[in-house]
Amino acid sequence: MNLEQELNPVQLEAVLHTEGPLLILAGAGSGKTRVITYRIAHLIRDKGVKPWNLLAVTFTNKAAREMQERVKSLLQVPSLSNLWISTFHSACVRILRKHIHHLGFNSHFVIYDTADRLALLKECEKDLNIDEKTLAPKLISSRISNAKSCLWTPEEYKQRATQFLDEKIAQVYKLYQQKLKQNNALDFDDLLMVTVQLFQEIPEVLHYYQELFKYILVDEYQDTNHAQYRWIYHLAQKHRNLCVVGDDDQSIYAFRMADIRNILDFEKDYPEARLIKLEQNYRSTQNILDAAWSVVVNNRNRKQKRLWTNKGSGHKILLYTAYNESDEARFVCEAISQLHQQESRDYSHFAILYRINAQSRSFEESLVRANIPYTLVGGLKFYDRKEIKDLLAYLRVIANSNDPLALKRILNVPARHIGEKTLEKIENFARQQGYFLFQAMKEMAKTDLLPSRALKTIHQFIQLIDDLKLYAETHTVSQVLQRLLEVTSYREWLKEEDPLDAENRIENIQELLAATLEFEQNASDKSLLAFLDQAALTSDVDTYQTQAGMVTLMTLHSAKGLEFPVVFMVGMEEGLLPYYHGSSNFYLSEAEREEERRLCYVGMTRAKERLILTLANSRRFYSSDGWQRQPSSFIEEIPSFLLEKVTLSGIEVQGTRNPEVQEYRRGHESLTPSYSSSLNSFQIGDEVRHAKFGRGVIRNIEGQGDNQKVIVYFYDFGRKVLLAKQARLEHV
DNA sequence: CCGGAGTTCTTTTTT
DNA sequence: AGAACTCCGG
Repeated sequence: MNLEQELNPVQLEAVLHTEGPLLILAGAGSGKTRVITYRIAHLIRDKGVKPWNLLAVTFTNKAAREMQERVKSLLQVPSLSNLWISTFHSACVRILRKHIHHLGFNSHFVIYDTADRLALLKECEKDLNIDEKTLAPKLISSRISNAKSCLWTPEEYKQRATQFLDEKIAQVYKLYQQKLKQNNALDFDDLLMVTVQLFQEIPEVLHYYQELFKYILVDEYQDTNHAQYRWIYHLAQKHRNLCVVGDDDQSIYAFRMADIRNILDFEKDYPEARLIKLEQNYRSTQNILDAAWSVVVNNRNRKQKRLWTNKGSGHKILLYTAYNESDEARFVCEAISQLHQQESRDYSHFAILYRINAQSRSFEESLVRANIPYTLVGGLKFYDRKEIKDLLAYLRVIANSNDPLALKRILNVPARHIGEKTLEKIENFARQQGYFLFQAMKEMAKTDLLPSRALKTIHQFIQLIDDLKLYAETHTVSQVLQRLLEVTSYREWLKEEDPLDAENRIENIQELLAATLEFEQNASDKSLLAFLDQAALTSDVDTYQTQAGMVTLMTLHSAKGLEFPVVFMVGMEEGLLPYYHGSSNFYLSEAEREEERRLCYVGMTRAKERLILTLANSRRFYSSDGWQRQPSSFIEEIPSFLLEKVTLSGIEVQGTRNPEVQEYRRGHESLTPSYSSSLNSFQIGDEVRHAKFGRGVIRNIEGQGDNQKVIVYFYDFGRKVLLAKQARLEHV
């Protein structure tokens, strides 16, 4: 590792500035991970910092894993014990398992995922006699999640209630928290919120970690929510060696309460902070960078910065206007085939990015027809699949038979004739006698309160669980899972249930078995509980890796952090990107519009060599007739000289073969100004002042000489087209 | 308790 | 159009 040689001057500065708060604004493709990993390695190797005095937090396990690997290889060590590189949530679990008893929780708590939360909320509504139709559990779920991200307790939520519904929600929230505690469970948001509570209420614990983490590093800082912000704030108070890395232009999770102000206001929170901008891009061509920038620059809430590269301008951005969605898909497939052949590109070079998952279907159909292999990211998640959830529920019950949600899930799976009625009786009995559910079953089995047939199966069920628990005491996770599959005949049951799906599901089970085996090999804590933690905190994105020989299909959101030589951004239509959600038809707040614009920016900056935008003139939604579509307003924000319209299928690769396309191009050549012809000392992106309209940004310059027009986005008046000669613009 | 027929609902989602 | 969920009769 040679810092001077392997880093550019700005990167080097970011690595060497180790003391005091530091904000690194790392543009897309600017070598962010490189800076982070070199920084950690530098601290350990050159500054003599002990690995355990470092904390690096990321949002995904994948990012954490990659970072860990790269630091290891930089330092040329086989392992880094006690170095905390982890996600927020894993770090919280680690802290909570050790100290949560201070807050009256049992340290063997389980982690509830979104589905568990929903199930529990339904229970709460039932208990409170609230109709699910008047107050959708999903709505409550998201409200509670948002509240927790803001660190609002049920009481605080109630105080802040503005609508009638909030009163009810506060009620449900309160009961929900009680039930979580009864079940000895924490949901995802609790992991953070409770850790912050722990820091605030138990000073010894806070001091311990403040002292431990002498250097703190946070990745993707633009995506932190308030709870995470406080979490970091507490930990960094002592040493103030806090380095945050992020890009405000890539903040696309506001709907999950990510607060872009965390990054925009960093310098206010830490007045002594140093700011470093990484603006050299190592991924894309200049044309791609310019186009992406010309879109995102229209956002008012952003830090000024502009990416550059020494790669050269590269291809223009292609724009294809399709007749309808199947034409769009057909075009994309054809373009992929052509580039595959003519540039001998592997299929893994291509990504098709869309705003919503529902868009994937037409592309899948066309790809199948064209015989092009693809992988689809997102949609059905591994740990969300029924069979996986069933088996994990078994494991959860084995680990902790007092987990009522898990217990209820498996009680009748495989079917053993214990239905709603029987369950209700047991639950009532449990409530009356103050038993946990499993206990209640055992006790009830001794009485004659149940019909004899139910009694028999319940006996068997209890026996089954007790046997498995005993077995688990002396066996590994994978062995327990194997055994569990045998004694329940789960696979056989699947085949009976749904012979068509069974094969697929059994494959998934094999995958789960593989996951347990891998876990046993790599984890330091090999307990069942640790495996369950890992399962709860692992997502699909973590396992995604570019599949050799396959085109990738995914949403713009999932594409963040990835790169592809050729990117198709499809459905570039007003309403789809920017997306108009159902409730706010045709109206987006400025903040929402800016987030959509950032999403567009993220998509564009995934492309290394070629960026192709497509849209359809007419599109069917669900089963409706075709809707007339307008091009996305973001396309308009791209200077026309960076765009090349393709109206006929086929992409020019090395001199086009299609004479019609050639003809078309010739006609347009003269209309396409080159970069240098934007004269008049004004450039796209310049901030200007106009006598009447005030301040704004030049978005585009069209035409030549007397006819030259300037398109300016004024902060207070919006988009205006002005004649360059008469506009009397001044630089700001 | 099960399975078929109706009903509703479609944003994005690192954990 | 389809999944996913609810509801009701056998």
